[in-house]
Amino acid sequence: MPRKSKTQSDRPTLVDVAREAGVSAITVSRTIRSPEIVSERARRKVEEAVRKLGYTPDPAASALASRSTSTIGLLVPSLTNNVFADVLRGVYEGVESTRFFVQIGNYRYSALSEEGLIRNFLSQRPAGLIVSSMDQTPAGRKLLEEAPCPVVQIMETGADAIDMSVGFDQLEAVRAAARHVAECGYRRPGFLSARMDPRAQRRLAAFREVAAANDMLDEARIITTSQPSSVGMGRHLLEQLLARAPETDAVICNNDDLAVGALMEAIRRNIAVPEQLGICSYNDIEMARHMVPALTAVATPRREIGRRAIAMLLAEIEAPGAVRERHIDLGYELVVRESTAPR
Amino acid sequence: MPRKSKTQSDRPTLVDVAREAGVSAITVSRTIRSPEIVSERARRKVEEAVRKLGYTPDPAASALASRSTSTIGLLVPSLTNNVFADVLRGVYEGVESTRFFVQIGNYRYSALSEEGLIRNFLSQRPAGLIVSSMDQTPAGRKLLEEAPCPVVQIMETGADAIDMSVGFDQLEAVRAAARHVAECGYRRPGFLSARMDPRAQRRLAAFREVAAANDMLDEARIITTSQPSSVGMGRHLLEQLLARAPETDAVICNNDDLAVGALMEAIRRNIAVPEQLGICSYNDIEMARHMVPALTAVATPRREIGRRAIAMLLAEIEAPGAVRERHIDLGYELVVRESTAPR
DNA sequence: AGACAAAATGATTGCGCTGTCATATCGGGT
DNA sequence: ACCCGATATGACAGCGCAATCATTTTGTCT
Repeated sequence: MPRKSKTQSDRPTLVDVAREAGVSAITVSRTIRSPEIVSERARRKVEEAVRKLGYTPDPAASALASRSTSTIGLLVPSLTNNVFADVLRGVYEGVESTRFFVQIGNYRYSALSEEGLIRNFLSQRPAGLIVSSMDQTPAGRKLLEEAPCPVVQIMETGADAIDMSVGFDQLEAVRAAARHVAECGYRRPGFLSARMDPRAQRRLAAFREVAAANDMLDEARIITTSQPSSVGMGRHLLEQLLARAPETDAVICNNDDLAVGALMEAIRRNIAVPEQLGICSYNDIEMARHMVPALTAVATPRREIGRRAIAMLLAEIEAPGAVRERHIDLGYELVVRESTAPR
Repeated sequence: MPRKSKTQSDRPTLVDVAREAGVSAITVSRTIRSPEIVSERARRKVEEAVRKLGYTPDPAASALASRSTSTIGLLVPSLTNNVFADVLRGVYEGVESTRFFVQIGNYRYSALSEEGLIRNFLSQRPAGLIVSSMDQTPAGRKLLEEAPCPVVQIMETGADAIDMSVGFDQLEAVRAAARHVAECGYRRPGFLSARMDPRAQRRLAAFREVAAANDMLDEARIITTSQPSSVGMGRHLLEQLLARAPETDAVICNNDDLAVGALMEAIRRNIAVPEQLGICSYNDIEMARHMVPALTAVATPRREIGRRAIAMLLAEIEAPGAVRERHIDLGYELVVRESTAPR
C-alpha cells in the first residue's frame, strides 16, 4: 500500500499539480499568477490539474518567497463610529473580486496604539496601507514615510500628506455649518462634541473661528466630552448645554449620533425645532434625513472616500507611480432640511 | 567597505538576532514564542538583541514553517448592519493584546460567497473561524466540519452546530415580541422585514406561528423586501403596510433601523404611538431607547456574543478540546418602553 | 563523588513558493 | 537553409522560520 509521505490534512502543492499536468512547478506558478505568459496548451493542462486536485496556493509560502502579500491594512480609530462603517463599506466594495483582502486595525483613537498597529502591519509586508488620520506620532509618521508600500491617508487631504490622500476639508465643512446657522438668523449657537480626538478639536476650532467672526461665540455654549459619541450622549450634552446656557438658540453637533440625541432631548422638553432651537448635524448618515424634523447636516462623502482610497491604492500597487492625482478633495455638501430655518 | 549581502529594506532575521545575542537561532525563536522554557540569562541577551536590532518576526515565514497562522477569520453577512458592528466590537475587544488578529470576510448575505470565503480563509490556515450563520451551502458546511481549526457559529445556537456556538434562540425572541404585543391588547399586528435571509425568514415564521395562535394573523399585514434594511426602508414599509392594511394597530420590526423608520413615519402621519400604533423593535441598538417615544424592543446580546465567541475560540486554540460548554445560549430580553402599552 | 533525570540549547532540515537566470522552441525574414 | 529575436519553459536556490531529534548543561539525590 502506497504510504503518503505526509500524515494528514495534506493539501496538494504546486509540485503535485505540476506532476499531474506534466509540466514544471514554475509553470504552474506562472499559470496562476500571470496566465497570459503561458502557452494555451500548458495553461489548459494546468488548469485541469488544479481543478482535479483541488489545489489552492499557500499564501504564506507565496509571501515568503516573493516578499510581499496581498494584504491591505486599514487603520481606523473606531469600529463603533458609523462614519467608519461607511468608509469600510466603500473599501470592501473596491477590494472584492481582486486578489487583495483587507485587514482592519482599530486603534481606538489612541495615537500610540496606532503606531503599534503600523509597526505590526508593516511587519506583514502589506501590499498597501490606508490610514484614517493625519495625526500619527512622529515615529508612526516616519514608519509610514519609509513604508515599502503605497499609503493612502483618508478623511482629510492636503499637501502635507505622506504619500496619497483622499478626503475633504473638514474645517471648511464645519465653517459651512456655522455660517448656515448664522445666516438662518440664529444668534446664540452652541457646539456639541464627543470623543475629542485631534480632528474633532480642529473642527471645534473652526467653529470658534466662524462664531467669533459673526460675533456669536460664547465658550459657555461649547460642550465637549472625551467619552465616545452616542445618541444618549447627544441627549446628555444638550441637557448640559441648556443648563449652562438656556439662551442657546441653535446647536451644531460634531456628528449625527449627537444630533439625533440632541433632537430627541429637545422633543422630550417640548422645545420646538427649528423654531426655538436649530440643529445642524455633521456627516449625514442615512438616518439623519428620516428624523422628524429631518436633520440639516453637512454631508460628508464617507463611502466615496473608501472607494477612492482603495482604487488609488490598487492602482499604485499595480504600477508604482502610476497614480497622477495623489491628493483628492471630494468636497462636502450642506444639506438643509427641517431642523434649521430662517427666523 | 563591508557590503551587505542583501540590497534594501532589509529587516533583521532570527539569525541576525542570534548572532548579536551569541546564541543559536532556535533559542531566539523560543525566546519569542515561549520565553518560559528559556533560561533567564539567554532571554535577557536575546531580548536586548531584539531591541537593539529592532527585530520583528516575519509572520509569513512563521506560518510556512509551523503550518499555522495567527489569523482568526470572521465571516459576517453584512458590514452595514449595526447588529454585526456590535458583534465585531465584542470580537475585537477580546482579541486585543493577544497575538491573534481578526480578518473579516463580508459575504453580503450570499451563501455562495460565504462558501467562497470559507475556502479562501481555510487556504490561509487560520487559527480559528467565526461564522455568523447556520445556513451554509452543503459544501460550505462540509468544509467547516473538516476544518483543521476550531469553528464558532454565532447568533444562533443549537445541537446541530458544527463545532461550537454562541447565540440565543432567535425564534423564541420573536415569539416573545409577538406575545408582548398580544398581551398589550393589540389585535391586528403587522410585521416588517427587510433583507430576507434565512434567519429573517425563520423569524417571520415564528411571528406567524404566535400570531396565528392568538388569532391575529393576516398575511396582508406582513410586509417584506429583499432590499437592505435602513431607516428609510422602515418608513417605506410602514407606508406600504398602512396602505394595504389600514386597520393595523401594531407593528413588529425585524430590526431597529426599520423600527426607527416606522416610528418616524408614524410621527409624520400623526399616528399616536403607542395608542394608535404599537411598535416593537428587534435587537435594541443604542439609539432605540432614546427615541421619543422610546422603543420597546427585544434586546439581543450582540456584543456579548462577540466576546464569548472569541473567548471560546482562543481557549480552544490554546488547548484543543479544553472548552467544555461548546454551545452557549445567551438569551434575550424584552425591554418594554414607551412604544407599546396596554390598551 | 557519582549517577541520573530534567532543563536548556543547538544542528539540521524542509515548509511551498517565487526570483533569477539558463535553455528550449517557435516563427519569420533573407 | 540560416540566423535572429521573441516566446515559452525549466533548474536551482533560497525566502525566514519552526519541527525534530541530538547534545550539552544543570540540579538533585543517594
